Amino acid sequence: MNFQQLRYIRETVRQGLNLTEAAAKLFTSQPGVSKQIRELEHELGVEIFVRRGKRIVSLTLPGEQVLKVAERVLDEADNLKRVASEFRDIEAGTFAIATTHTQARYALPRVVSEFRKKYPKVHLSLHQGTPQQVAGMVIDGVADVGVATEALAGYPELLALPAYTWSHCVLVPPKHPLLRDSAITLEALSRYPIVTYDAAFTGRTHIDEAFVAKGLKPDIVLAASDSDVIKAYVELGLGVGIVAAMAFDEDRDRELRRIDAAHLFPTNTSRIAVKRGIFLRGFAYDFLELFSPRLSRKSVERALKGGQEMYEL
Amino acid sequence: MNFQQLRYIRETVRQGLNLTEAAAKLFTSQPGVSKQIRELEHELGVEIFVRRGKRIVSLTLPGEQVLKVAERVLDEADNLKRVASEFRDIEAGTFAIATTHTQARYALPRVVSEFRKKYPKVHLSLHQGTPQQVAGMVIDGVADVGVATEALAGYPELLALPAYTWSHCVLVPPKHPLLRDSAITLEALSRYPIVTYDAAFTGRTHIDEAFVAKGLKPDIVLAASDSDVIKAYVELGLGVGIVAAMAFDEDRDRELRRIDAAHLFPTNTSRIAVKRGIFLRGFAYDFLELFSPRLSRKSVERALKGGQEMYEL
DNA sequence: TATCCTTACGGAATTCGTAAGCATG
DNA sequence: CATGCTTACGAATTCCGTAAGGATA
Repeated sequence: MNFQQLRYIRETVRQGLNLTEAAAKLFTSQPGVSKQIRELEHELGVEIFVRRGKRIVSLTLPGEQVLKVAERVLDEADNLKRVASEFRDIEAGTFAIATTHTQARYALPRVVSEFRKKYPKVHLSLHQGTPQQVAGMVIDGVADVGVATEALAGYPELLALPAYTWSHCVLVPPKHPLLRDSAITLEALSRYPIVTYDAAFTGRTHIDEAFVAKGLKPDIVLAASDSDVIKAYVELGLGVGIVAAMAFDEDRDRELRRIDAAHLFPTNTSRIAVKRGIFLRGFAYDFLELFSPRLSRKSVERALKGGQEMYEL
Repeated sequence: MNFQQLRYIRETVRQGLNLTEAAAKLFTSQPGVSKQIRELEHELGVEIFVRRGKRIVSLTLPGEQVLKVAERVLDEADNLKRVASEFRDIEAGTFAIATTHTQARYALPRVVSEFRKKYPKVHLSLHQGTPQQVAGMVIDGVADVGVATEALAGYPELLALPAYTWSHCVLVPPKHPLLRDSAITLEALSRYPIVTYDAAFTGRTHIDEAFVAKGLKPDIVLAASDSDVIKAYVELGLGVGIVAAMAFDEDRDRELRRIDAAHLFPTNTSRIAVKRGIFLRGFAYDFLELFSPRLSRKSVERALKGGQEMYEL
């Protein structure tokens, strides 16, 4: 048994049980992967994959268990490297952040700039994606942390720490009729075409919930995956925008007016996630604390040890 | 990085930082071990061992951390094999029990015989030693479980499950003056020479505690590591015996009389220990339950997941 | 027929053991 | 000077890539 064999079966599963793609992803030959997997199966004395003729169609029962433990072995092996690099140079290393548009654009710039000041030798990288992709990148080890409002709390492999809460606001062009109301209502809002986020982005679930609870059917004319697209179309007069409050900048967005909507939609919690069971570098803990002062090294370590349970703000 | 390198550093530490002995234990050449360790150090970019000239004198700070994680990697790799063998033949395998004399002689025979009836295909082995050796065998993976009254609860690497409780009794030759008293006292006992266990065996700590609490200094004339030696010398009239109650057999020990002493010494708890973080075969869970019905598979799994805390009977 | 896994084989790389060298106590 | 780690080198083993073969959808 060797690490390579374990990597091969993990990647094969990740690539949807396709040896060819697994080999490509690992920059090696496909027959090599095939052979190593068969040798591991022979050594362990159990078949890991169910094969129909020469196709791999699923994991066997033992294969599922073997995969689980193999992933733990590989995670610990990665930890070994991280532990060593922590000592090699406590101030240097690489740090990858997976995140969504809204976080990258409005929440992270401050944190990233402070972090770079504190750790100039750390090679920082950002990877943008949907909340699901963010979760996947952290689980696959492509990213060290993931930041998003949606989805993160739903993966048992991840520890999704609540970082901050925020509300939506409504954006309209200047002189829009809604600006006359002293306090806006959902009923009033639903009379206009609406421009907001795509499902699965930036609190869209909470927006839908609020309308459904009132029995209203809003007319969503544009579902975007980022706030800047929404703002652009509100400026064009396509409809009324619903965005995260932090996406509005009075100085920059002169062609828009902001209407408070905190009372209309449930509060949203943005989370920062790390993979359970991995070793975090010292500067990673500092990043978490820069992002949210509540996430001290101590409290994060406690949460990492504390098994499955989540905690809320 | 490969498994062999991790095994080499683990064994080197186990052998007291002696490469030569580590190589011998692993049936390989000493230069090979040296080279592989240096290559791992080079790959990780940190020194694992502190060398004075050509002697290894201690672990470096990073070395201590690396060792910890390396042990987890190797434990998980062992788990992988165990998981596989669980599927290969659910009824077959090997099972090693580390235990002390008293347990092996008086507590385990029933359990072992029931176990062998249930799992005739499992290759069962017993390894006798001191409580400390028992703990060591479980930690090193030489044994799957360890059974003893002393020491086991003191190792953070082990989960020491309370299995049953027992008391000491006093053994004397027939017609001994102590037989005239209706209820024995520590004061009465301390007037006679005493034959009992060696320190660190079978509840000896509890015996000492009881005498110290009363300000008594018993005259221990023989400190044995097993009950049979104690009984033999009590029969010879060397002194009064204090042994585990289960060690007295009315039919077999015709030359001895038993005096209840449960009120004199604290109750003892015998424990069965497994190493934390390892995968237990199905039959191992059954062994635990045969030993103590309280140790159901469910409760043991809960305890294994539940981190550090112990629980008492 | 295109995709995808397995087998076969030769070359490259790694690992391992023996022999020799050198530092420590 | 005995113990114990390192270096050097050659042999054995393992690993990996190319080419060819066979199965499935």
